Amino acid sequence: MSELRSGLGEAAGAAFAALGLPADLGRVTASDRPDLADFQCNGALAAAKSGAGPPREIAARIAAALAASPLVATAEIAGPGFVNIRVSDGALAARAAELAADPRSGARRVQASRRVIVDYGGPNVAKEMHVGHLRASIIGEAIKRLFRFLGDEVQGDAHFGDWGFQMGLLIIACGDEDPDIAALVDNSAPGPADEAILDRIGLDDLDRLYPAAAARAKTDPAYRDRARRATADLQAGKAGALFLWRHFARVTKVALERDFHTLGVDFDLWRGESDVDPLIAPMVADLAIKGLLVDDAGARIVRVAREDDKRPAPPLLVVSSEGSAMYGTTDLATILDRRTFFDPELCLYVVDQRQADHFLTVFRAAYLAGYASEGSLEHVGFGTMNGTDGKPFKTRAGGVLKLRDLIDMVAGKARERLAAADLGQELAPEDFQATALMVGVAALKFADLINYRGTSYVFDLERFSSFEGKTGPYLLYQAVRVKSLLRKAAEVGATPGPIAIADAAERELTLALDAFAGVLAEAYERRAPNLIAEHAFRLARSFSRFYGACPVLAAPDAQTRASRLALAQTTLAQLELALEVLGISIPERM
RNA sequence: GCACUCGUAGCUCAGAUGGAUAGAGCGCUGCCCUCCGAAGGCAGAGGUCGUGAGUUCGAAUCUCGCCGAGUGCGCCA
Repeated sequence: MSELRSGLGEAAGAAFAALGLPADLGRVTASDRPDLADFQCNGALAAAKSGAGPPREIAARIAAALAASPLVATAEIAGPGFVNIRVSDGALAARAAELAADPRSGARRVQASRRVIVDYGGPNVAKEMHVGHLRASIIGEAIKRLFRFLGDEVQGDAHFGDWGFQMGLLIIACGDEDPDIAALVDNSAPGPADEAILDRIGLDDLDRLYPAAAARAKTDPAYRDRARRATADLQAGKAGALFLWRHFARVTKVALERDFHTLGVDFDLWRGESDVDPLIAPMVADLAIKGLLVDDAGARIVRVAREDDKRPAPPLLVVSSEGSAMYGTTDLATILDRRTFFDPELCLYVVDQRQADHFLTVFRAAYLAGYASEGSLEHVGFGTMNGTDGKPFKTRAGGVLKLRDLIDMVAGKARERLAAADLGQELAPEDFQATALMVGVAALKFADLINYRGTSYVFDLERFSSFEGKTGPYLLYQAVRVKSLLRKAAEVGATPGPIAIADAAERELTLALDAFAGVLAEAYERRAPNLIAEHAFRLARSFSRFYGACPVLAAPDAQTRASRLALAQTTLAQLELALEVLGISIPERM
């Protein structure tokens, strides 16, 4: 037995096939009218459109065939030719029992596992994370977990931005501020004794120096040239520069990893742009041999426009007129790099939607050069996060809001809420802190994940730190409530037993549980974690209604109690799986 | 200028491949804790789905025009 929806769809499909019509007309969906039915099939209308006959007549044949299915209690025709299906309590009970026994709660696996890279997060050396990094890391993490859960072999790569012009800027900015560092850069053989000098530079220094240096480089050509030379020296392997650069990368990575980890985001790989640097020269030579490299206005480019482009795609700039590698160059080299150590069959770039053109050109160049098979590279774009004024989010002071500060703020609110609920004393101090953090992070992540990734949305601090309604804490609350219920049940020796479906709330809950597999499959196809977030909310709400309508421990009889206990346990298991995929952790109490 | 995205309740958002009475949360009104956790539940008000046409038995969804918002368009990443 599989999902009720697909089971019904197969039955309806067979009925269409028996009429000599395409089986895919039998697609069954959740009913738009829960007051009338659990599921519906609209295939008769589509069949009528292609000339198969009067829709109600076809619908009648389908309904008759469905009524014979053991899954179906009633199948009726309504309106112009809808088939309304109500599943039998027995079928629901059997499905619930199946889900209860399945550690994956009904989730299917992909038919053939693929090697997949998810490129997300986009951290850079010397830049602390701000709210703009929320989406990249949270959505990417959810997609990585989803693909892994459904059976692919997945590597999440932070794709560390550690090798560009900004490195040269930092080297000279640090040197200008501290003569010892300037000397260190020119030291041809720096050793352990010089480590102490490095310790003077922390992430806060880099975070402070970088924006100033970047701004100055725009207006001060001499400064810019020094930074360019420093960049070239670094990439040419100058010992002192490399020594300093490794320190930059190290301190940044430590801080970033800590912030990512707080958000439940952990990368398998921290491959950096620097790692692919050695691949660039041979790659450029290879592109030239393949005849793809063209000189244009002093630069060397690969033309990727196609005849059917509505607007001709811009070329990929491989070598600048100054001879340096560009953003697209390292991205192309990264594709080669990944092929050597992982040979991915699919690579998902979870990156801001605004870079769509960039990825289009890189992907086309990669296909032209034979570095990846057509269609194996995919940009999973997401919209920007705006302030309540519709412009990219800024704090009231006009600056960017650091992710760290946002997390602290939300965790602080959670602490207040926990204390107000008198959970302060019940929990040990470290558990109290950990729980507050979980609640706060759940609020943040869910508020982001519930939006479809492709559209921009408004970042409203109030909404992100709200704990009521359709929020992360609501989901945690329902899960914690079940846990509490199960603890109490264990205390009184109540055990789960065979599931029977009688109450409307039990039906609704079971139908929600049933939908999980289909939701995961669709979320996977569309790379859309919001569908899972939406499902988790629906499930939690169905449980909350069930909880209110159907006493468990005080059930009228032992069988009902055992059945409801089993339903509660199954709900918890699925909620845990769904939140696990979303990267949201659940506390024991809150 | 060209291309792409978007416009749905007072606010924030779901509604892909056309179907019945367009959903949810917040906010608002009114109920529900002597009963398993009220971060909860129930009920209600609130919408010409930007706008005008077209295709269709049927359009928030498809096509075109217009209005409005955003984004991108080789030597930053």
